[in-house]
Amino acid sequence: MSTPRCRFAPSPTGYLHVGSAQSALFNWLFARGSGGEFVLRIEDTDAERNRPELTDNILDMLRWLGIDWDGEIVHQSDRLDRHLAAVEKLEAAGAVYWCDCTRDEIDARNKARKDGRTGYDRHCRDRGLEKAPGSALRFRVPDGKTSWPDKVRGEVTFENINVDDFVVSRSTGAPLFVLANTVDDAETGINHVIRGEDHVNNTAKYLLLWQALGFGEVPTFAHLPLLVNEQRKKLSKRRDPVSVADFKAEGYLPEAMRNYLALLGWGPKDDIEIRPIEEIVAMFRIEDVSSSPAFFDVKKLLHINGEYIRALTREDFIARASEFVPDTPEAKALLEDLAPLVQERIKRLDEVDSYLSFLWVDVPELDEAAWTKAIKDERAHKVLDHVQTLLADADWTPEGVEAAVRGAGEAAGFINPEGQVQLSKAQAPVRIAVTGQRIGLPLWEGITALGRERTLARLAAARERASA
RNA sequence: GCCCCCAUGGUGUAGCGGUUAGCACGCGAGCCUUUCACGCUUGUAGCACGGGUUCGAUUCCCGUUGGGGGUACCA
Repeated sequence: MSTPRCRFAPSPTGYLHVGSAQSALFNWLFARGSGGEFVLRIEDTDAERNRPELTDNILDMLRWLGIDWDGEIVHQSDRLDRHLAAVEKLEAAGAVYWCDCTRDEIDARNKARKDGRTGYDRHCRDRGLEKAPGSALRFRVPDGKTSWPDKVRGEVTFENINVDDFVVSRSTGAPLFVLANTVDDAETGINHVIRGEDHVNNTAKYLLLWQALGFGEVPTFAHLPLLVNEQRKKLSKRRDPVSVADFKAEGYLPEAMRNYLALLGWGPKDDIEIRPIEEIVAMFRIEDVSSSPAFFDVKKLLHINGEYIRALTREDFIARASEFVPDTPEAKALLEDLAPLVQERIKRLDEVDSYLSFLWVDVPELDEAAWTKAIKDERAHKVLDHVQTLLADADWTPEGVEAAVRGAGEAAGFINPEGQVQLSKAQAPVRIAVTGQRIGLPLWEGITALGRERTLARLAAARERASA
């Protein structure tokens, strides 16, 4: 058999979303794992809906995910002459006929028949119409049935009587999706069509067209399961947060996203889910892909992302995280200084800011509820008093800060029955006073990084607020 | 309505006639601990239902139910 050759054929009518990304990924995995080729074709024949900048987005996101393609990108609009030639060929062969029915007329006839059928009723099939303004060209679906051995769904069969005489070319002369899609695949040597389940119906038409155009050996098909939302509906750009660019902006790592996407509808036999893409390429088999829809679970994506973040080298983490902190020397320096402490805590790069921002803003955002709760205890006031004194001339190191907080806690009476300082309780008011938050980085390191002057100022301000 | 497809815990999957039905996320408990997170231990929960086939069905077949996709002179 010839070299496997598959393609990802997005239409630039929206930003790349995770469903398309998965489709691209599975094509890519298949190609890379089989020594085949993976090509890109931009299906931009719908001039009214296409926006060039969306093509850029699609390409950018594929690159971001590490999905590379072979050869030149095909723009479907450049191939109009080929599509037109195919249409002529169909006409010459008598495989198509002119139809001047309007949608309203078709609907009216269907409704009048009362048999529940809604497709095209073949009204013009034998009228022998000539080309005329307003007429479209329909494919004359032959008798019989059309079937193919789908790599993921097994044998799929359509009785041709259930396949509408679909429009091949609009009244404007512009060819339609199935025609362009089929012709392009045939003429660019695509022999593996791996696409979403939403295309199974098109495949019957594709095959009929392929045959009518005499393209020879048909491609192998694999229809991937759709990605669905919690309502079990196909992911929609309109109602679901699915833009790959958005995930990137939220600080998801491309490796994590791509690993997670590979796990939807497919799973490694050895139960090891998080692994290098090279291993996934080696293990992936298109026939192992599940045929039932998969829920896109952000919670699991988040977990995987956290794993990938923690696995980053310190340098790599700093490099990636720096895009999520203010572009100032101070912020960059602080990130570099505290990177390991942040890295083990976050699951998305954009969380970096919430851990470090108290270090570079003048007044950190205050968690009112946590504050109120913390200062309910009289001893908290004392801690704030003592810690200021102790911190004033403490060693400005994490150890020195810890000693100060410990001492303040002891002096304030945060002592357990065994006589031990209750550090957990003693640090709470200090943490909120300094960072504004109940949770965050290890305090000693955080305070050390903040500096003595600012720490004392915040402590004093908090003490004042506590008495007010 | 019609056509096509799907069905293992809440979620994603492993299983491909005989298993204590595995793993992961989530959720619960505990440990660790200066908060949080990580990590570790542990608990929770599943083969949709009904018929067959078979010595034996989660696994094969049929039906039911449930779910999804398609049904454009969009792609």
